[in-house]
Amino acid sequence: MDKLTYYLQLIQVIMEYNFREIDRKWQSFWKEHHIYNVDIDRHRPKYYVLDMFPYPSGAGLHVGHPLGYIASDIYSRFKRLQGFNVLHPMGYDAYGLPAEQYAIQTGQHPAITTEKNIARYREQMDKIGFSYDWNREVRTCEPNYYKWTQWAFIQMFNHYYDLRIQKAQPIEKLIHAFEINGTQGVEAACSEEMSFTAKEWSNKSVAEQRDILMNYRIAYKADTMVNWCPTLGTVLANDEVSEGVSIRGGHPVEQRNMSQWSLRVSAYAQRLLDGLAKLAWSDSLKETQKNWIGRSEGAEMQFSIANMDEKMTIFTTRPDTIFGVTFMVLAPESEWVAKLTTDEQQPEVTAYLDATKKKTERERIADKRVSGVFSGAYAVNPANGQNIPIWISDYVLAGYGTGAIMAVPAHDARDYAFAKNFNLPIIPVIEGCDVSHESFDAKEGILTNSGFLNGLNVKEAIAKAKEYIITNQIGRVKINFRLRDAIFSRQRYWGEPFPIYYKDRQPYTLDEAKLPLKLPEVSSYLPTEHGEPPLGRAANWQTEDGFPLELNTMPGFAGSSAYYLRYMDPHNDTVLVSKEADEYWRNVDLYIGGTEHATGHLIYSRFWNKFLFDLGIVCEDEPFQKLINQGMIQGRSNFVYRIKDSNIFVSINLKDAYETTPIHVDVNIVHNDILDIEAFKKWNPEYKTAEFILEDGKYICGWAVEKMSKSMYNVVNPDDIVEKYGADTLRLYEMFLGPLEQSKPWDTNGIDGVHRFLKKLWNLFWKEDTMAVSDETPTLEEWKALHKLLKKVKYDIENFSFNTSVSAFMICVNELTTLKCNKRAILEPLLITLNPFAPHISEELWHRLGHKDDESICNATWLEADEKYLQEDVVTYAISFNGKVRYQLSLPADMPNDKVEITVLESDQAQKWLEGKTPKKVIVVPKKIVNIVI
RNA sequence: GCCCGAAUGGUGGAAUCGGUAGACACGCAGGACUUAAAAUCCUGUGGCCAUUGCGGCUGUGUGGGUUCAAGUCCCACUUCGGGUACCA
Repeated sequence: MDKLTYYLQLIQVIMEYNFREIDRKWQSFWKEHHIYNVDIDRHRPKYYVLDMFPYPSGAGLHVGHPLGYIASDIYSRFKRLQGFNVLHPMGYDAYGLPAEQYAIQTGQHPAITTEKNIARYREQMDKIGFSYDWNREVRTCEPNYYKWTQWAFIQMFNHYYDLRIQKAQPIEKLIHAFEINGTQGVEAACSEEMSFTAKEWSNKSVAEQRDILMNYRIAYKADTMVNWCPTLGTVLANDEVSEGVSIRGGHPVEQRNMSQWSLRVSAYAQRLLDGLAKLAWSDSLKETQKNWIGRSEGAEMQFSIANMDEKMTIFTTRPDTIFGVTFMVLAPESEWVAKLTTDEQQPEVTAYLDATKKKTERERIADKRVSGVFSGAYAVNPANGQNIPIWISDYVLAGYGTGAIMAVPAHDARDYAFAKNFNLPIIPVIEGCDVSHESFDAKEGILTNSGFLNGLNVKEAIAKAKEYIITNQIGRVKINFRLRDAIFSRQRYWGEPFPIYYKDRQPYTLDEAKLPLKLPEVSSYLPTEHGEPPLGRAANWQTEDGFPLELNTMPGFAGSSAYYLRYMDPHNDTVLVSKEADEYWRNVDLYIGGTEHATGHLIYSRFWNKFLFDLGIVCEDEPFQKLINQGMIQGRSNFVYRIKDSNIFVSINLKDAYETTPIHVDVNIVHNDILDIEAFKKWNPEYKTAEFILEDGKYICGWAVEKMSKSMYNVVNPDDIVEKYGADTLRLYEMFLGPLEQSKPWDTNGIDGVHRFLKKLWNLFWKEDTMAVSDETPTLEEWKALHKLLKKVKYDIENFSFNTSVSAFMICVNELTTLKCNKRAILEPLLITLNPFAPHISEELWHRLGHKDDESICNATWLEADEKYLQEDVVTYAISFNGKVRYQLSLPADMPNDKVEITVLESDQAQKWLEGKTPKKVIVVPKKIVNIVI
């Protein structure tokens, strides 16, 4: 290489956009200068932007994870430039099943794996240039964090929910009420309705009283039907189960009656529902939560049992159909089954119960066949005094309503199928409906065969029936919720220990001063020989006084329910969050995360927050004001086509001539669907000797959209993208891919366009080999290009339309390139506007413009668009005839409509299209279009 | 079954209040530069017809409707995606 060439190449390096150097330089600058650390500042308005913190899995981040983080980072930086004091923290949801399962397999302590994974996540995130305040990091598995999870649990144990004032109250208030009036006048959320006098209460033993209180505590332990997963060896909450299998791992789940800790989330059902109204969440997410909460208005009705004193209570939303009731159905688990079954029916009932018990939840769902058994007993219809048989069937759920229903086969599809199967009578009570082939389920029509309800429409009949129920004291109006209490125990190791010990078999909470109760070491992460959870292996797992501690641990959602509060005041050792921090930061203004948490975390967090709100710990009733669900990033797989029984691969457009098998190929050795043949040969020894049939000298791969997974070889690592193109290209490209909320496949094709844009931007600042930025006054065209951008980008950021703002930047830079603009007055505002999207290159160029060494563009001021540059003197009208655009016409922007009409009609072109006819009508839309109707 | 969302070139997508469909990119084709490649730059690029010029027709999943004007609003349907489910 001669000297000249060497010199030229050196210059090339200096003036070229060297993203690796720039990324490295500014990432360490931001860190050293604590640019992203925030504190309470009463002189500036706050803004809280939160990402759903990740579970640090062993696989590391793939290119889909940062999508939401980049969006929230852009928004944070934008708000910051606008003068807000922005809280933008990050942490780790560190307790979880995978680390524990890995521990079981390898003996490696989950803490070690977790620590390692966190380090990897952090390294990956750092490379993308996020503006997180890492001083505020939280990890749910750290004692100084889970201390407050345990603390909150103690508060829930020591409170009950008063339904009259719709608020959590100290349990002492309830005890006081019991002492004075018994249950008289008490309206509290509970597992089971109770009734006793003050005298009866005071005659009870301490243990009995504590048992009763357990019925009211917000965190309570009780025998309940739970989702038991034998494979995972633990119980699961409803949101952790879907279609009868566990969400994690897809293992079968069965129903079991077990004594478990639960949180009385159901007490807050109405408030959780009402609270949705004032939240800026998507309609679909609100809808999902509404369905999950599942409010249904109806009535509880008591049915007498023939030859028995007790009355059985059922829940129905259709009390109007009472005259159509022809039988009753009990859930197999109902306590009434044992009470009602006659001796004669006993063998049949027992057989049915056994068969039902054996089936897993999944089998029960899959099995659509109608099954059931007659109990031998009869109930009395309170409306007409008729005796009706009581059946037992698993289509009635023990956990909803009262576990018993009145069956109206004419107007309920399930009752109908049951009645047909067992030949039970079907009595229609709506005029004119045909129930010979199917039930009539619609809530409309006029009542018939229904005594005092005859002639009323369904709506009126429901009201009248409820009235009847109340006046005749055969029941009450009742609102039922689908939302269940959250099962809070897990028979696992890697979770928060409960701050609970047992004395005389009664659970007691630890003294708050003893928190945190640290997770002990265990010899193995498996259950004990006696079937106890892994904590049963911990040595000395007891209080100082020798009382045994709880062996269960808390579920995954425990630690994630209040983490947003802890970020406000992460190092506080005396309270969860100080009054000062809470009253300043209040709640999350913008929350970005996946839609998979709609019925889990987002319900639990809202519940947890409302509870703390009742206690006066937090000042906002709802934790997340605005919420954006970023779409899922799917994988885009590539295929090569191997000719059968050979090691020859044929390019996609030639493959039809052969019999081929598609084989997944690693997307990282494919660029723009063209296979890197050398890399392919090295990729797998099997392909070392592979031969290829090419088209135009290239091997073109097929592709398909699939889930991003290792087995499909379509996982793209953000590190690789950053290494190849730089962090700013990754950030811009992820946004450019499409609308934030839409699911889309990751396709690296196209990333070059974004990278080219950054190079073009870079080149605006250079002439030959030197920085060349002038201080001249910009031309009107240059001003216009800039202010168009300022307006567009602000609008787009506020509407989370980041893909269109990236294209606005491209348009602006293209225009400035055409104009050969190198004016500081244009380029500097451009950099500030671009900063939220591409913080590295904007910081670099901003400094090259001469800003002080210790300053950062992150602290610059956002520029507002000035309309005076956007005014147009001349606008182009589209001239259309009968709705078809024929040509354009430039006219002064301020020309009044009538003048426009005259000018257009007088023009030669218009005469041509009019063909001598007189227009019937002319519509002028100012500054846009003229439509001439002939 | 019920609820929600979506469907636009070869590809990702744009069209903010019913007003010029296809912005911005990718890809592709042609060209410039180069020994060559890469990089870069220029031109073209929904389809069909015509290209000797102007151009013309058609086009946003399907069918209908409202309107001077519909990707956008209404009705019916198809397909795909997501949520949820014996919830009485």
